[in-house]
Amino acid sequence: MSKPSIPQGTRDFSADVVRKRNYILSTIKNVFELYGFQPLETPAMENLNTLMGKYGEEGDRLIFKIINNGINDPKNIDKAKAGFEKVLEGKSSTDLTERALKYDLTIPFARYVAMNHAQLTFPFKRYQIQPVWRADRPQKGRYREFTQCDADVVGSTSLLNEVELANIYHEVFTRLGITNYELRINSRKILTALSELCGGADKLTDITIAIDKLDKIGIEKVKEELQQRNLNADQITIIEKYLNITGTNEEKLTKARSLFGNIETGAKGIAELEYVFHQAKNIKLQIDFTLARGLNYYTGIIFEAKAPAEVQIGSIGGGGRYDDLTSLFDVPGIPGVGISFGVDRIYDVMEELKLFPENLQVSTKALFFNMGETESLFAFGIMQQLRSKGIACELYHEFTKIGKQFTYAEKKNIPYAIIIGSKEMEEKNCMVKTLATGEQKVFAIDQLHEAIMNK
RNA sequence: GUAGUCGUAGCUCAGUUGGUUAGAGCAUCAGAUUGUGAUUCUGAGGGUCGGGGGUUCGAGCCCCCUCGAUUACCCCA
Repeated sequence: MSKPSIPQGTRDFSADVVRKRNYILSTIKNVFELYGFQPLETPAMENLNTLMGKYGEEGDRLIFKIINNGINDPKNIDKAKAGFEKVLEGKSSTDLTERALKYDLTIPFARYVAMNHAQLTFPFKRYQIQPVWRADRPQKGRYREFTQCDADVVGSTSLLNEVELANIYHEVFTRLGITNYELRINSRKILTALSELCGGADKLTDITIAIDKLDKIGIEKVKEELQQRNLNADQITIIEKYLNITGTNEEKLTKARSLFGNIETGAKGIAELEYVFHQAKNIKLQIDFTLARGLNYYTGIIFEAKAPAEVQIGSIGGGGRYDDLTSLFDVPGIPGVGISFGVDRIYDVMEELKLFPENLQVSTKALFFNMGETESLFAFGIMQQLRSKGIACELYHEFTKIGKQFTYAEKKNIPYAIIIGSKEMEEKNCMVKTLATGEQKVFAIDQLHEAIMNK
């Protein structure tokens, strides 16, 4: 047996980390519920053809595929070999892999809606908090297994949904104490209008991929990339003009109107931004024309939440409107909009800014010392009484040196030691010691519960 | 998938131009100490130097391959 290990990019979470993660997750969940979203869980694995082709070429490569069982069965062996040949050519084959781990929560959700649309009440608001898997190369803040928290509304085109989702971001970050977050919005329609100005809608993907990198690589490199993506000098000039739009949100909208106002999609996009921006005045939305987001199914407003600039962690959430996600599964006409929180990155932000509350690390309240065979059996009975009254406690597992039992209590952050030796048994009392101060006091056993409660 | 850096005890790390039996601190365990945590003292255990191959009289150190961690790119949360 070699050294035990876990797969690349996965993690074990110890108690203190789990508690901190749960704090984030339950905060998000509570806010989702407050806004009327219902929980949904979908399987860890989906049929491969549910996922393939939904995330672009790069996405397909990053899907974890699960090899079929029984491929060594003689009656399957020819199929398996043919499947393997296809895989070697870089294609996927259901003869070899029929299932895959889910890559995000949005596509499985779309699949669920497509399967159940006849039963669902629209607008359907669901939230989903589950792990997803990507065969990406791990690095800082990026893992192969990580948790996504999504909330989506489908079956409604109302921009009030966007306003509500923006408020959810605000509420969650405020509750977590991340007050300096940035929430940026843009409209995919504006980017579509830009691509129309630059010769055609087929340029949209090239443009979005390039300008998405602006804050990372700078305007010159973006221009180089646009050039490599076969845009000519005039088109690049238009894009540069677009990217150079600055000022307050109102000023940006005015300037954008002069660029795209006479293009239908452009005007629509500007109107969308204007609406959301005005209805969500209470939170500090920032219109950011350089925001593009990679995923191609977005069609309207897009969001990106960024961590406070001082921590250099970048995006901690994103989302947007998609007009017709379920048509991928042959159920057209169900529009939707959704957002997502990046729990792992939020964790890093909170760790760095020391935002976790102190009292998260609750543990056993009291440790009964083991003072011998009969004493420990007696203590066990007392302990069960305390437990039945809701006090978390434990009994040291064996009779050993007192010092060792103290050390155990100290390491587990147990605040109180309860000592019942032969003397205490006889006198029907017990010694309660507060470890932090070293104070100790004798209580009658039937007063023990109150004594602990009052501490 | 591409490239850089790093892998020595449970943890953090020393280890000289390649040279005897690979070290330290912390942690662990035992004793001094069978009803009070600290400190101190004494002792012990713990390593195929990530793995494999090569060069050499001799490799923790040099070379190749491989695995893992990490960082950047691509892409993304």
